[in-house]
Amino acid sequence: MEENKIPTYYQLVYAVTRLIPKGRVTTYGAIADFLALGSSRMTGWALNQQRGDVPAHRVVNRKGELSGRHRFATPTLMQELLEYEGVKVEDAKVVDFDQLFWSPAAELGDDWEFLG
DNA sequence: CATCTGACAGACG
DNA sequence: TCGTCTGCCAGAT
Repeated sequence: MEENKIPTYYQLVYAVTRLIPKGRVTTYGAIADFLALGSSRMTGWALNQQRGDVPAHRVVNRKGELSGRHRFATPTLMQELLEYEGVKVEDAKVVDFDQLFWSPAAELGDDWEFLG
């Protein structure tokens, strides 16, 4: 068995976030539920400590709103990054959010190979 | 050690 | 549909 170097939940959040396909988005709650963090707020906290190598711009709240845009270098960076990937954003909200939503639980299922 | 806040989400009226 | 309250956990003061 691999070392039980169980990454902290922060790292788990980063790992899942990196798996979000370009041009797709997911929610804090979806990640929290998938990782069984017990609280969707933990996802936000984890991303708040994010180092910059994580596509946190692909994580929005359940309404599809870019609630974390102010945590980026500039308030518009999050939207710009999304639009650059083909995700339309209007009034701080993802257009066709329901259609672009990427569920880690549904896409990854029981496959935790992404942990390495 | 007590209290508040936060990149959320669900329940209620 | 909207505003408000509560639960959740960790970090800051």
